[in-house]
Amino acid sequence: MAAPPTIKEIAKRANVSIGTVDRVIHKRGKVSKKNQKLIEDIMSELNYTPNVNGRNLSLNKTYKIALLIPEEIDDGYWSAPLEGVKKAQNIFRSSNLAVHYYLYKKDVEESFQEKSNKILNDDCDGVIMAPQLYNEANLFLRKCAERSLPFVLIDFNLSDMEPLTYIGQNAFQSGRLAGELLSLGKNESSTFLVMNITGKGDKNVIFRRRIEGFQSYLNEKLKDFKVEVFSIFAGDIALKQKINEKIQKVIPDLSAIFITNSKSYLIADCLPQNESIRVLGYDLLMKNRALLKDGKIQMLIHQRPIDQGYMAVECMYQYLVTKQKPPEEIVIPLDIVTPENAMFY
Amino acid sequence: MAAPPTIKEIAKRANVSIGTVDRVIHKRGKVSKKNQKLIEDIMSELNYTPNVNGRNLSLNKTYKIALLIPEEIDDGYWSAPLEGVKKAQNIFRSSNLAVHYYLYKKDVEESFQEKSNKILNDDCDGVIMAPQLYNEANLFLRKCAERSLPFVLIDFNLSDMEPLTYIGQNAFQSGRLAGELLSLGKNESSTFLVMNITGKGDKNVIFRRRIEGFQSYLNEKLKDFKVEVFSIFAGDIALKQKINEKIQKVIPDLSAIFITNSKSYLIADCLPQNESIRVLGYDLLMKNRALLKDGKIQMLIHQRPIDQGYMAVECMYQYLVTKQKPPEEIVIPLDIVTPENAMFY
DNA sequence: TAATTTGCTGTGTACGCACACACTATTACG
DNA sequence: CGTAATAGTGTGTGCGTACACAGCAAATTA
Repeated sequence: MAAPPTIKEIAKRANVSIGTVDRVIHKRGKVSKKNQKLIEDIMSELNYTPNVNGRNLSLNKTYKIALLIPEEIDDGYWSAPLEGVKKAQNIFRSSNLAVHYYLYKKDVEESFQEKSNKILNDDCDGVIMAPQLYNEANLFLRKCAERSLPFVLIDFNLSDMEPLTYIGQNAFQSGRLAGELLSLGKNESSTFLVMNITGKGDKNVIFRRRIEGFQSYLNEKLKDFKVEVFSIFAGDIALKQKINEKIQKVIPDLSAIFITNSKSYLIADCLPQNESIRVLGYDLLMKNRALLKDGKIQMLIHQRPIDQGYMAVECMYQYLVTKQKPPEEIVIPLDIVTPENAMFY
Repeated sequence: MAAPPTIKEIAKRANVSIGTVDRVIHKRGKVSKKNQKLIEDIMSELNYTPNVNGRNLSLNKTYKIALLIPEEIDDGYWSAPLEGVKKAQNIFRSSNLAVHYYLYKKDVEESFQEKSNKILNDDCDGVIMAPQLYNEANLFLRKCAERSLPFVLIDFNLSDMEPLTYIGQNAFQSGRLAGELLSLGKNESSTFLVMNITGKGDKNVIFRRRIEGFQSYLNEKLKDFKVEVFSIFAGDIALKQKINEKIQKVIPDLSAIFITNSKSYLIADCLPQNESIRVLGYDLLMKNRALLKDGKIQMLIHQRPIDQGYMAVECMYQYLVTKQKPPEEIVIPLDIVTPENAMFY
């Protein structure tokens, strides 16, 4: 096990000083062509990689990473990536990484703008964000790109902004999975009810893709069935009433309910307590967990929000500290959660 | 954002030299009680953590981690943790971590002994292993404990050996989950067939626990059912024939088949092609993936072997490099894999 | 020709820590 | 009383890198 080559070693072989080698490594010029070439050759021959400890010690720089996500209010979704980030911080803390939180009020443009401006002023080295408010997010990311401030996106991708990495799921396939799980063991002709309860700042793109996937699966595998899509605004005053009406109307041959996002808990009371009607939703919020436990919902698709937060920091570490390029996209698996495996997620 | 406290800073506050502080940190004694206390107080007040870069630079030590698992031969299970280890290596490479592979011939005691002895001679700093050969593993781990060589166990726990960390699943709950998934949508009276195909070096303990969990779930939730457990040695010459006979015997009211380990692929040909008979097995080997795709199996429980490898290295990093204590146990979630989400695992 | 610029190179220091070593009091003992 | 052991303390060096700075010769300018 040969000791890894050092700057000193290279300098000795090239018969120059470490300063000259350093100039080559950092491409600061002011080196004669002859030496330039010589040193480069030796470096590639020895397969030189800078010692990270030495580098960081000498730079003595703590990279500042901004986390820009909605603040936790009622539903618990955004506390999960935060938890993952904290976990990662704990592991990478000793490695010159500091994460600063910029939590804005969900769906409030002004709050987003305020926090995102703060990031630009605070001279950060990287941004981790979930693009909730589409327009504002775009505007902000454009500014980041201008200053060549690297950013990692979680939850939803804006691929034309060319993020360092996107971490999230495949919405279409997630819908297909829902179709598979809800039709499992059901052969008789029946109706599938899709509940699309949308909040203000929600990215309907995702939900739409999920529904498309859902229908794609059923079309492919089932013969005699009906799909009814029911979209409604989460803030609707008569929410529960309208949903109840809808369910009553289709219940005679209702086979399963597909709730396209994490909002299952909003309609818990409306769900039929008929054993043969299967219900599937998204995300392991505390309230949704309770529904699983009570048997009101049979399955949830889990997006690993904690891991998303963790991996985002990991990517930043890779990029900033070890100077490696993280993968362009990390696809989160579609975890199926039932009462019997919920405790592990 | 105050700069993190350094040894120098502490020394200044305590009015001593950095040497004295150093002695306190490393508990090397030779410090007066008064100063000892004073320095400890200041350290906890400032919440001092040594700078990892400085430490490692000065130690200039590359930690050598031994990976002791079966070599990849026919089935692909053990290539997965290896892959995870490599992934982790890539990320932590720059951090004084080197993993050395000690791959032994599966189920061959002599090979295990040879490799494990090599580890002891090679002066490693940590061991990652999967305890396959029970007696040999015990013997080896005892020697590790003697030399206070830390080890992380994956896949199967020997908790009385007090590993640094155990990474794996809960076998009992995994059986319960199998019960839930196989009985989903089945109310009529029916028979559940449990296929327990054991290899030579296999740890039947795990399979037994899985079966117990399976039965526990059915007893709790179903009324009218029968469970038949069929155990057989994987090397049995008449394997397929015997299994075929068994299946034919129960097929009239056979509802589902539970294969207790990764060996589904061995009996692929025997599986009934009846849509209403659901089959569930373990582990995403290539061959099992094919069964999923062909519809011969509906579900697999995934043990995240890649992650197990990755996390094992991560634990070692935490323990050796950053000197933090990793969690005693990391419970791997019970992932449910179906044809529609298999591509993400 | 002297003065200045330019191109290239080497030196020195800092970063935070670990550890070997040297040093000073204090105490013990013959 | 002198020598030796001992407890407690400070100093110095090295780890590998980054970067400011100084130096020095050749080329250019005044």
